[in-house]
Parts: sequence; C-alpha cells; structure tokens
Amino acid sequence: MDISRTHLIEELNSSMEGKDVIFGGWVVDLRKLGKMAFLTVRDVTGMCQVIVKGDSMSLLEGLNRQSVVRILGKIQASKAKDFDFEVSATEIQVLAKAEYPLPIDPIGRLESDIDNRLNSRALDMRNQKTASIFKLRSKVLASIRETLIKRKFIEINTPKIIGSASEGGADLFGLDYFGQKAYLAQSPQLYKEQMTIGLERVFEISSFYRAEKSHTGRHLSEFTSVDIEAAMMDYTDVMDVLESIVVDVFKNTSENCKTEQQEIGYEIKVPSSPFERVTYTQALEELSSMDIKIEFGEDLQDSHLRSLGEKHPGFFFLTDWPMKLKPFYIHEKDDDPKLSRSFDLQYGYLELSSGGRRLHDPEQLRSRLKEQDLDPTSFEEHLKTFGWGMPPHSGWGMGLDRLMTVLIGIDNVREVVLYPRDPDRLKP
RNA sequence: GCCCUUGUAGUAUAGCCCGGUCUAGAAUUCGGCCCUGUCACGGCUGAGACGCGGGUUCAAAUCCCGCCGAGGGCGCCA
Repeated sequence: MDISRTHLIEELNSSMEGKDVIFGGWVVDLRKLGKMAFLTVRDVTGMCQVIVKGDSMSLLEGLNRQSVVRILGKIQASKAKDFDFEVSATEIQVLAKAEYPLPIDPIGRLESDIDNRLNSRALDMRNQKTASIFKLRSKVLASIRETLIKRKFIEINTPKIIGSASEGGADLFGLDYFGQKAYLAQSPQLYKEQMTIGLERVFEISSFYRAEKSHTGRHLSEFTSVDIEAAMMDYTDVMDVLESIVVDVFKNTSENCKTEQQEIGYEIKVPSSPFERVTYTQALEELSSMDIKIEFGEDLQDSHLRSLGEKHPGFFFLTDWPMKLKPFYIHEKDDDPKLSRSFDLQYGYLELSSGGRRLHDPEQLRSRLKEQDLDPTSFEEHLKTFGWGMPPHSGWGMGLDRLMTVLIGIDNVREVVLYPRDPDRLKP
C-alpha cells in the first residue's frame, strides 16, 4: 500500500493550477449531487475540497465520513465559497474505513458532552475545537521552555517513583516496588532544590500525582506541573520569572494562534503587567472591609479567595503568608519571623502557582522539621546535600492545566487534559 | 466524606412539573431513490430511543423507592 503524499493540505494553493498532487487525510463531509460529488478532506494542517465528476463517480464506492483516504488529483480553480482552488480527483484510495455509528459527532455541529468525548478522546481530536486546545497547549509548553531557557534555566527530569511519603500534606498513591513500599511523587520539590547546588537554575515540566478525592473542575489525580528552582534568587526574583512566563504565554498564543482561537471561539487577551502584589495581611484587611473576619494565621478558604477574586479579577500575587501555613522548607522574612518569603499566583479565586524562598541552612531545616512534627531522620538523604554548600534559592510550581483553562476562558481542567485522571475516571 | 442536579435513537434534544393527547416529536447521522457546482446542498423515502430493578395506579417516559451511570458544588488539596 502506497501511503506517500506529495503535499500537506496547507501546502496546496491556487497558483498550482494544473499540477498533479497526492495528499491524504480524513473525509469530513461528502455531498453527492447526482453525477458529481464534493468531498472535504482534512489533514492536521488544513482542509481542502475534492471534486468528483462523471466516470470518476465510481471512486466514491464505499466511501464514508471520517474514513482515511489518499487522494490523487489535479489542482483546478474553484467556484466554492470557502476555497479558491480544489482538487479534481483521479483516484481515491480508502486507507482506513471508519465504522458506523461513531460514539460522538466529530464535525462538532452537535457538541457531545464531556463524558462521551473523554470516552472517545482520540476521535474527539477530529473535532477542530478540541484539536485546537491541544495545539495551543503545545505552543504554551514551547513558550514556557523558550522563556526559561533564555533565562539560563536547565530542564531536568526527577523521579516519579519515590521511596518515602515524607512531605506530609496531600495523600500519595502507594505502589509495590519489588516488595518495598513506594509512592508516586506529588511534586519534585526536594529534588529540584538539590539540583541548584550545581545546575543553579533548573526547571521541570511533568506529571505529578495526588490521591485526594476531589470533585471539582480544577483538581485531577494526575496533573501537569511546571516547576522551577533557582540559586541566588529571592522569592520576588522568581515571581518576576513567573510573571514573564505567563505574559509570554499569552502574547505568543494570542499573536501566533489565530486559527486556534477562532476554532475555540475565544480571543486570548494579554494581561497587563506588572501583576498586582497583595500581601496576606492586606488581604485580611480587604476581607475585613467586606465583613469577612479572619484571624491572622488562618488559611484562606475557597470562599474567601472567591471574595478576593472579585476584587482582583485577573492575575495577582498573594504574598508574605504566615509561616505556620507554609511547608517546612519555606524561609521566614528577616523583619518579621512570623511571616514567610512566599507567594501564590492567583487568577481571580483560582490558585495557579505557589512558591517562595527556601531554607538553605541544614540546621534550620532540621529544627523546622521538628517544629512541624516531621522526623528529620527520614529526610537524611535530602538534608545531607545541604551540608555540601547549598546556595540560597527560591522556586515555584505552577499547575499547567489550570493555566490552560485561564488562557482559553473555560472552567474545567478536563477539557485541556488529554486523558484526565480523577477519582471517578481511570479509563481510557 | 457531604450536598444539589441529571439519565429519552449513534449524537444532541422536545415531552416529565400537572399520569391517558406518546403508535414518544423535530434536528443531525445512517440506508434507498432522484439531482452536474454543492458549500449546514436540496427533494422523496426508510431505519433507529424512554439506563436497570421494584412500587403506586384502571393507566407510568411522566409519580415514589433502590441500584448503576453522568454533571456540578462543598470539604480535602505541603
């Protein structure tokens, strides 16, 4: 079976009139008009009209929508509304027939519901709206890498199978590792900090895992995190890095992904910078003025963040959280040890990222672990690296899936993840 | 773990509140016939559904209970 093609569809154009071409794709639409027929064929680069006339009508034998075809034909001028050229077919080969009925309608005239689309996710990629989301996601990843690499960050890969569930906090998935208890990593936190010792500025974009039975549009059991850690940077420095990543993502996709925005039906708007920076203490005052009283040291609940989000509808940093709300490795402020050098990046009520300056002194780390009722001996593998000349460092982790929802203005992370994993969904 | 909503052809829906008018309607998809410029092609025609189990009633798609599935919210989420 010859599956070669001379052109991608986007490479075809009206100046090629009279030229013989071979291309492939899937049949989007098929309109038979007696002794002639029109079909529209799409590949990943675009869509093209194919015309069949007279004796060639037998070529349509057994042809149906969504089947994969290879078209041999000649470019000619078109009277079509949406095409200025078309291909007159001399041969149509069906390479793979699509069965009927299909579980969803990939043309998108009728939008199938999210459950059906996730159950048939591969076919959902024939829907141009869905495909556009994942084309955008790819651009976003490329943009983030470009921004970080320009700033001397080195991309790393840390283990996802880890030997101890020592950090506390979220529940981890356990698994059997040749007879030993192991866990799926919930974050690269300890490894990325260690890497600053020699690579100074590192980042990782990877899946992490959390065994919480969350049922919301913003939590998944398996999610993609963008993490950075940088030597000789304070928390405000890595906030600047984060801000430029976000702004670059919006700029790049807004300017270079017009087709995708059109298919999705959403116009990406570049946020104004610098992002507002609100301290935890200021946030308490703002909430107090809305008659919401919170004691210093209390965590902000979802409802509180929603109230704050109404006052700050776009991107803003929430900084200087109380130490007692932060994990053991966070550094305190010099002028007020009750406060931390930490921040969250919010988009309205939605938390996109959190980070801060880390402790780099091993003795301080040991005593902080004890304060938080964690056992320093179970951190010895980590703590020993801090005796080897660990530079002061800061970093953050950002939920990529959440950033995607903000970018395209939707409210369910399942839309922007190929095969989402949540407590009720393990397949496909 | 808790709360709310929901389940009708392949898809997406009308009907449900207020039981009988439902032999369950329209769209799209699919099959057949007609059509040489369609472009959501058109015309004629055909096929296709009340999640499962129980109950109430003369009568259940419609009301009640259970199960299963789905969507959303709260909580959890260093």
